Amino acid sequence: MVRTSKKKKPVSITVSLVEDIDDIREGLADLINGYDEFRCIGSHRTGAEALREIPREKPDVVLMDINLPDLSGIECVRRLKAEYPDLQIMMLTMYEDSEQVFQALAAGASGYLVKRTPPGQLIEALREVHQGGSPMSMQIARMVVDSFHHMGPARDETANLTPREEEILSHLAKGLRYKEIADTLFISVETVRSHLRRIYEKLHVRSRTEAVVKYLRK
Amino acid sequence: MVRTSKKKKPVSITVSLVEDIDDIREGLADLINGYDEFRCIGSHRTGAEALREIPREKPDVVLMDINLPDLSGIECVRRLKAEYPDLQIMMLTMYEDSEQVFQALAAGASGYLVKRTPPGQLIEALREVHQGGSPMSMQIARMVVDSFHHMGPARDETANLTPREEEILSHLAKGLRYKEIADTLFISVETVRSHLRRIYEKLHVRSRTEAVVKYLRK
DNA sequence: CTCACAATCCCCCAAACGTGTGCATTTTTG
DNA sequence: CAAAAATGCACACGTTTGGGGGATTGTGAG
Repeated sequence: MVRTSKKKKPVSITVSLVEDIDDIREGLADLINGYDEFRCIGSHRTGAEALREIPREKPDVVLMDINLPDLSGIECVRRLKAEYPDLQIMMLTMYEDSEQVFQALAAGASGYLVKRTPPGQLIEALREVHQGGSPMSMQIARMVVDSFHHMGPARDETANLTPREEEILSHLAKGLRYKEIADTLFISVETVRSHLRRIYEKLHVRSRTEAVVKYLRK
Repeated sequence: MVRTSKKKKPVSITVSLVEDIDDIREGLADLINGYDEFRCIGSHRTGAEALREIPREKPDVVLMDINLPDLSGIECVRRLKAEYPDLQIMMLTMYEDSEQVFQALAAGASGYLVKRTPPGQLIEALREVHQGGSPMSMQIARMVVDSFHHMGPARDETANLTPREEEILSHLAKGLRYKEIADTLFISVETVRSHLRRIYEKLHVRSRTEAVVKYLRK
């Protein structure tokens, strides 16, 4: 919408809140409005209300709680993001359960703070998320980073495959049949089969499915 | 940051550097030693040297460049982490290429800063990584968070499967044959086949491999 | 120059798979 | 309750796959 910003506030960042506990919500609004740089233009206590009002408010940033009375904050993020992919949403929640964190990020949240974050850091995080960053509490960031580490330790048996064999395997993993692989690579079905035999040997598997599973797990 | 209380702990955080450019390395050492809280106990120009010396130094935190003359900083991280899983390593590099970021994190890095990070923030990041956080430059954090987002949108077609069908599919995804699935579930091969037929319909696939791929993608 | 190995191709055969058609029990659900 | 879905089973047919033999070329290490 047309935001006829006046001269005195040329660059204030607009924020909308979604939080069911009145005290917290009002505290946040006061905090945010205490900075010239920010303006709290929305305050919602339910997910449904947020879904209805936020499209009208078009805030720069949404501060979203996870535990809402109706739908979860995660679902709320998912729907808002589906409609407005450029909307920046920061989760602000009590818990740091790993499942919730990953689901919230997968739903499209751009930041994730725990509620005990000091006010100053929260403001700094709002600034950051608006600038294209992804502020996270220390523990959250570590969880996220660790998730990359932990998904590697299973030794990669596909490492011994030749480039050609990997190519064949990648097509196999797309569900193509021998004939189809042969056609896309301009080789004969027999060649595909020879490669597959060696691939199975190297991966210690005896069926295409087992091979694909190993391939997708790396 | 308000940690500058009177009862300052006598134990300082030890840091070791791995960086091939002399000026930068020395600048970093000076910066770090400028704080009572930190002590730079190692300074290495190559990955090989780092691999050899760091085990002796046993620093609290390693600051690692990616572009090294011999092996890459990523490989260096991988090997150090394999030997000393509790070692905290922070990447400090010029580039923010997504491939390098993800590979570094997968290798076990706990933080990732770009070199243009102001000195004060670098020191703060060292503090944070030592406290169990994962400091990242703004853009890096956003890339990492986005990687979760882009991973989810594919709607889950397996949702319409009945419990029994999911059970069958899960066994199929382990690479079991019809007969093996039939035996473990105490049903006939024909029943397995009729389930599979319905699963294929629901998932819009026409082979076990395609079905397994869809199954593993959720 | 051997020797190994990747990459290509061929044949045979039996087992496994995908699909069509049909039907009998439960269980779920409108 | 009656309809709909889920679960179980069977037979038939053609296709695909996995495993067993080979063979030929090009390339690169020793």
